[in-house]
Amino acid sequence: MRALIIEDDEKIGASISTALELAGFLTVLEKDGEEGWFLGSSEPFDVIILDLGLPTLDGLTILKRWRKENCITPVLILTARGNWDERVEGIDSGADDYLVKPYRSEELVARVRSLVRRSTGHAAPNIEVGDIVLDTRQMRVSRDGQPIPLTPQEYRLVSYLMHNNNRVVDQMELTEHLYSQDFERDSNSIEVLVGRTRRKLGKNSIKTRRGFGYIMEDENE
Amino acid sequence: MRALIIEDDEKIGASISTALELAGFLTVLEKDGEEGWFLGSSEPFDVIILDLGLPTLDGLTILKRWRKENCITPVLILTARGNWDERVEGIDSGADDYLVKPYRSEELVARVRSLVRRSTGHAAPNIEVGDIVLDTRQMRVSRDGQPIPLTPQEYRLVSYLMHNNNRVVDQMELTEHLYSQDFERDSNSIEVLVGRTRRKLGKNSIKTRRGFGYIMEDENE
DNA sequence: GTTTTTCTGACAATTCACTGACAATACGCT
DNA sequence: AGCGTATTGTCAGTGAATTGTCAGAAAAAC
Repeated sequence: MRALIIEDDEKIGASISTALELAGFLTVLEKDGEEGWFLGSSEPFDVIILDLGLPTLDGLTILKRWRKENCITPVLILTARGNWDERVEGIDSGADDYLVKPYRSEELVARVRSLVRRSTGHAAPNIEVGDIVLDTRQMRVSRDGQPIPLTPQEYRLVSYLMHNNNRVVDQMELTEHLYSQDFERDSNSIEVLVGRTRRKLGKNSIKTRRGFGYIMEDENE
Repeated sequence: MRALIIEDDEKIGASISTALELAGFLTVLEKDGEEGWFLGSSEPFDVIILDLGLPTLDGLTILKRWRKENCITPVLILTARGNWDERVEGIDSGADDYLVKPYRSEELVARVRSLVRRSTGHAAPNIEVGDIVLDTRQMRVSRDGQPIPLTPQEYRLVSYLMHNNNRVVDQMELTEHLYSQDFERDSNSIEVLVGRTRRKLGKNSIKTRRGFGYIMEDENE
């Protein structure tokens, strides 16, 4: 999962970034509003953390622009304490959730996880596909109750596929959401990653739709 | 479905091309305006993506020429941000939709799909013919709710026939829209493809009009 | 019944995905 | 900081699914 963080305060930005990376996200941190808007408009993110009160371009303006462009990526806005107006206006402008500074970073991570889940149609923090369970809070994957140790990259793969369960995901999309910068196209790293993950989860966990992509789906399909 | 992309920027062009190919399109990428105009006039495309601001020949000029020639292929124009004039003029010149840079490639693909659907008279993203349903977003075909796995080429065939439902499509037309470069005429690959697809969809899904071509049609006709 | 058109099964070529071995890199530990 | 281990990317070779070709069979038209 890729998260875009737009925050001008150096320290706060870095702390959000590390907190989310520990939670398994890939992050892009941007201080400038204009540049941030551009990133959100041109690259696919799974969630965006947006500070209101940016220098060059105001957060609410960015948000409104995105929404006008049919961008439906979930957005969490950060507001200063007491600014009720901002908060209300943020929701009106299309924010999906808001968080008041100061906050504990666990709180932020929890909110972000929840946003990502809800945006992919999952209410509960545990996502089940077939006999595989993804525990988004503990970042663990288990099969029939047996925990399966995965490497960080493998976890990201499974997490992305399970959030988007019953949907074929092509290699391009996986590359975009599993690697920070865009990536040499001529390598087969995704195939290798899928192969390794499959060996741990079981042959039929991740299915190949030749010519289309990969899918994790419930049995009855 | 065949898409013509006229875009001088090497990288942008390539990214549009791969995005559309992953979405099941065959693409032709052309950097030169003059050459692009010629291609659009001489070969049958299902949709054209046209960048305004080309070096040799301006996009709007190309578009106007096509329309004067009674070419009705749907055209999506790409404009730089803020150029309202261009956009308005584009619509006036016969563009069917426009997209402002920067954009996410999912958005582009969605617009292109929508254009192709509308140009063949389909409002919804799911097209139903008889008991067969084509899900254009997920690129899946199902019958009575049961998904039917198809190979990429088979999918292209069904997609084309279902977009053009209740209309007889001859082999020449199918060849032109299902293969990138012009193809040896003496092979019977279309017949074989139809046969294989029929085996998966059911005997009566694709009907043969001997001497004319193939058709997928609703039962009551 | 003959001719034309389309269908079908078998084979071949190609493309695409998987695998195992190796190399590079990142990471944790003392 | 330096070493050892785990993780990840690369590459070449293997295997399998897809697609095209061809020849003969079936079906339709006359």
